[in-house]
Order: sequence, then C-alpha cells, then structure tokens
Amino acid sequence: MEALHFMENQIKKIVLENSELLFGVNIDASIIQFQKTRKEVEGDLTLVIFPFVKVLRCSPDEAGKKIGDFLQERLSFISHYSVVSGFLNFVISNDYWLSQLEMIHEKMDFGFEKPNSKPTIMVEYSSPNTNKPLHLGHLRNNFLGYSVAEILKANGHKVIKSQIINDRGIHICKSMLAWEKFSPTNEKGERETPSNTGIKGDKLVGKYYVEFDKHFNAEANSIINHWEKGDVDGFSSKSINEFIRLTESKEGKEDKALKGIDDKIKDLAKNETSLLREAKDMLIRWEARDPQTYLLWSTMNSWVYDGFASTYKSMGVDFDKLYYESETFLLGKDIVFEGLEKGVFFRKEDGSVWIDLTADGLDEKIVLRSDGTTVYMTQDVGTAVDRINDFPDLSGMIYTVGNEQDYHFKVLFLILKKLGYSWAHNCFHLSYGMVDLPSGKMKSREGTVVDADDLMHEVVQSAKEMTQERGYLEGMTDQDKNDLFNLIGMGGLKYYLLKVDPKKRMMFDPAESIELNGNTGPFIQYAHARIKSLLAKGGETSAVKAQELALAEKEVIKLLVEYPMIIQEAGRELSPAVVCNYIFELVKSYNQFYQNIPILIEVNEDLKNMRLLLSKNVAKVIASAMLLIGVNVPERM
RNA sequence: GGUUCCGUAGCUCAGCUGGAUAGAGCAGCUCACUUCUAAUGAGCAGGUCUUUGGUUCGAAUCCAAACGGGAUCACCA
Repeated sequence: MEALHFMENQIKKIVLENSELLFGVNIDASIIQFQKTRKEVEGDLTLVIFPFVKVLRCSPDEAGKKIGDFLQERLSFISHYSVVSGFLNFVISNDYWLSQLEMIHEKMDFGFEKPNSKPTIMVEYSSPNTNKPLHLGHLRNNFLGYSVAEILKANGHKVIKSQIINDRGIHICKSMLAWEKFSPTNEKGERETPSNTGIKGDKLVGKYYVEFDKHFNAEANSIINHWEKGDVDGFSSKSINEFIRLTESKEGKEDKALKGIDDKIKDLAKNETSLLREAKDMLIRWEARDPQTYLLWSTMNSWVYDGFASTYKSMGVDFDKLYYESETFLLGKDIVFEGLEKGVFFRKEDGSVWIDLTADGLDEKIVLRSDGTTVYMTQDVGTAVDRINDFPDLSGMIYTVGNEQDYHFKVLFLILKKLGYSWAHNCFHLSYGMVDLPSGKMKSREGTVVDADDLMHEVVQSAKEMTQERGYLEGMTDQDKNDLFNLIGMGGLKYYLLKVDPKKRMMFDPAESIELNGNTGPFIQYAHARIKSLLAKGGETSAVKAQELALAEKEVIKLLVEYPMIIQEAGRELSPAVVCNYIFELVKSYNQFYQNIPILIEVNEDLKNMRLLLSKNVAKVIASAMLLIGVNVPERM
C-alpha cells in the first residue's frame, strides 16, 4: 500500500478503535478527513479537526492536542505534531521518509500494478476520415488515446488499442470521382499517384476531395443562377417549388435568417447537381461490388493508409487492431433487422427504420435510411458487436472522440443497452474539447487548419535550432542528434497538448508550443538529462545510511511517494493531464533541491550517497511518467 | 428554443469528494553562472475565483437563477 494511505489508515484505525476512550463517544469514520499540510506550516500530513468539534463539544485546539498526543505515543512514524487553527499537523520522521526512498529505489516498476491483473479494456482513438489528412485536432486525439491506453496498462489492465477507419460512404466516392474526372495525366498517360507526383498519399486524396467540393459548389451556384432567371427545365418540380417558397420567404428577414435560407437553397441546388448524382451512382456500384469501382476504391484507400502510417510513425502511436467500416456496416444492418423483430426499432411508412428515445429524454433517431443504406449509427452498433465477438473477454470500451459527438454516443450506448447487450454499461465516451488557435476556430474553408505533418516537422525543426544552440552534443552521431531533436520536438508537442484537462477546450498557440521554458516537455526532459549527467559522474550508489533530511529533500521524496496514487487517479479520470501536472511538480521540486543543495561536492559520503539515490529515483519516475504520456526522455541534451 | 459543457491574474492553465493567507507557467521588473548541464533557481508585481441568492462553523469548490461563450439537436460522417 502506498505510504500516505498506509499512514492515514493507521491513524484512522487508532482513532476509531479508541474513540470511546478518547472522546467518550463512538465517532463516525466520515469525520476523519486528511489533507496535505500547507507549505507554510511545518508538517507532512494534516488531520482536519473541525468535524470533531461538533461531536466533542470542546475547542479545536483542545481536541487536536488530545488526538495528537494519543497518536504520537502509538505511531512510530510520527515525529511530532502541532495544532494550528483547527488543523492537526503531523511531522513524519525522517527515518520513515528515508525508508520510503529505499523502498522506491528497490522497485523496478514503482507505481505500476501487476500487468494484465485487471479486466481487458479496448481504447479506440484516432479513427480518421480517409478523405482528410490528419490535423491538429487529430494530434490531441491520438496523443490522448495512446496515453490513456498506457495509463490503463500501468493500472494493471490489459488494453487493446484500436481504431475504426471510416473507409466507405458517399464522401469517399466524392474523392474517387474527382480523381477520375479532374486529375491531369502525364506524358505516359497516367493520372496523378503518390509515386509519380511524390505527394503523400493522404494529401493527394485530400486534394481531390477539396477539388470535388470546388466543382460541386460551382455547379450548385450555376444551378441557382438558372433558377433565379426562371430557367427551370430539367429540374425536379419538388425542388423548384421549394426554391420558390424559400425565395419568397426571404421577404423582410434579418441578415442571419437570410443566410439560413440561402444555405437551404444551396442544399437544394446541390441535390440537383450531376456531380452528386455521379457520386451516388458510384456508391451504388461500390455496394454492388463493381470490380472497376472496387479497384479504384482499394487503390486510393491504400494511398491514404500509406500516408497515415507515416504520420502515425511520426506521432509515435500504434494500434493492436484495426476495424474498417466497410467490414462492419453489414453486421450493423443485421442487428437492426433483429432489433426490428424484437420491437426495439420501428419502421416508418417510407421504409426507414428508427428508434424512439423520447422516453429517455432524447429524440427519435434513424438507424436505416428508406433506401436501406446504413447511417453512422448503424455502423457503430455493428462495430461494437464485432469487437465483442473478436475479444470475448472485453470488459469495456473507451471511445476517444471529440465532444461535438457527445449526443451521438449517448444515443449509441442507449441503443446498445436497449438491444440487451450487458457490456453496453461499460462503454465510455472519452470526450475531449476542441483545439482552438489564437485566430479562432480551425476552419478548412478558411485555410486555417493546422496540418499534423507540418506541425510535427516544425516543432522538431525548432527543437533542432535550440538544441544546436545550447545543447551538449559533442561526440554524438548525426543519427543520435536527429533522434534527439525529434525527442525534444515531439516531447514538447505532446506535453503541450496533454497538460490540459482533456474535457476542456484548449488554446493552441504555435509560438508557445515550441517554447522550452516553464511548464513544457523540454523543461522536464532537461531535468532528466541533467540528472543522468550527474549520475554518470557520481559513481555507484549504495543503501541509504544518512539520517538527516533537508526540507527540499523531503519535499522531493514526498512527491515520489505520491506517484502510485497519481497513476491511479489518472486511470480513474482517464486524464493524462493528471500525470503532466504531477511530473511538473516533481521536477520543480527537484530543481529547487538541485540548485540549493550540493550533491557531488558534498563531503559527507552518506549524504552524498542519499542525494544521488534521490536523484536517480527522480530520474526513474520522470522517465516512467513521461512514458505514460508517450514521451521519451534523453540521456543528455 | 431544448439538451449539454465551460467562465479563476494581462495571456495559457492548475486547484473543484467543501477546510488554513486561491497556485503555477508565460509576458513585465530585480538578482544569482570560475561551481554537479543557467533549457536553471531566488525574488517583486499582478485576483471582487462572471454576477446574485441559498446550504454550512467554513464555498473558487455544492444547489438555484441571471449574464457571457462553445458544442449539439440531418435519411452528413
């Protein structure tokens, strides 16, 4: 058991067992509340006395003194105590702290639970759209998902990292179509490919998705022009009537309402475009497994996967199991039919299938379109069931997806429960906030999207410049140097994105993200490198013999002792930010010690040895905790 | 409008199972390298914890309302 809990439990036990003797009445365990002692006050552990006062009917000071005396006599780890305005502060003996340091030193995997000792959990993250290259938002998603998986492993869970790849649907057909129609051919008669253009696969496909949108919008605008001129031949009368109705309704409206109406007209026109019709035809051909369409689809997807693979490599994330929507959507459909028979879903007149969630405070939600094709929800139901089939020992699933989909997941989990799946209660949406830029929201239309590859390249580049300027690089090979620049750049970026509570929306300042001072990844990496350098010069360490302990040293040990509880808390909260904040505290505390207390220069061998041991274990915990957020630490920098 | 998340220093964020004088980092101003890596440390300055009411011995923290901001409410994904 962790040292702090051990001490708290000992105190609690003695107080409860002797409450009759101490206070003349039996007390409730809930009034025994601990907290960390404030910095300004001497002490390590504080018992709050206020709750006792009501029961005991005496002053807080009296009660505190009574309890303090009693405990000091019976618990060896209590050196002495003080009562300050209703708080009973225990000073824990130096021996106890030093023995804790010794214990930490002996444990290789200090803070970690036994691997695979807890139920299996699947963590889904990343899950990109194959039409769009990964951007800043995906970086937060990937780092978060990867880190949560690591944190759960540290808590003893078996973890399966997965992602669902959104590889089918009308949007995919759009980029396929655009490539077929608009891609230029070279002298050999080939259209653009990653190999003949040198463009990264995901970027190339993304380019044609944008290209589609451009032509799509142009065609829609020209249709609106026709309509406005009264040229309505060849368009469905339903659309025309709706257009006339909308146009008339513009009369006397405010700007904002006008914009809404214009958007509706645009949608109307889009539905009449030949491009959309062609894309829809293509989707139908794809669903019918038309060989030519299927070949184009699998070829372009493979370009995207190659591109993503290289981005994931740069990110330092990986997956144990991939799911493809093209493989799970049919299962989802089957489940809907089963549910339809069981009465979970109902069919509307036009043939579409719905679920009524109004009794649960939600809306009616569609699960199958009237033409029988699936929607996002159907696929997610199928994927969830597929996963349980693949991994029967799965006890829960965590979906790392942005908070704009809070409603979707609420509905998804509810549907799974209504379908009678017991595991549905262990599905959890790890919902994280959007990443904003100083200029505001990222908008692809305004070109303010920060590309993941570009950003990673930039931070590594910046790390390179800084490190060449002030790093300790003598004797390193070019390969080692490049690894180091990468380590520092990516460490800074990951730490920057993970130090904020995942639930909250956060501000991403590009200039600040490559900063090296203050609460940053490189600040922590530097501390580690400095300790390693110290240890290299310090020689071997042996068991702790020292008995003195300076305040700065004790503060560092106290933080080390907390590490196991931090891992638990981070696991409970699914929050890498908890780990980040802890490492930062630890490093700050260590730096204070390092700056003020001599280590190698110390003449007393016992003290020197203890300080080296302390440093060694700080480095150990830094490295261990940084790995939980997917960051490596350098031996030197 | 319904639902939901959020509002703490100039900026970015901690703290929120109720507890002592609300903390960091950045930016600003001082100071400390012939020393174990100064990518560091010490200090100064900076606050009506959005507002109002309630619960309590005690509220940044819990409850309610108001104000301000985000997300979401498609036969899109």
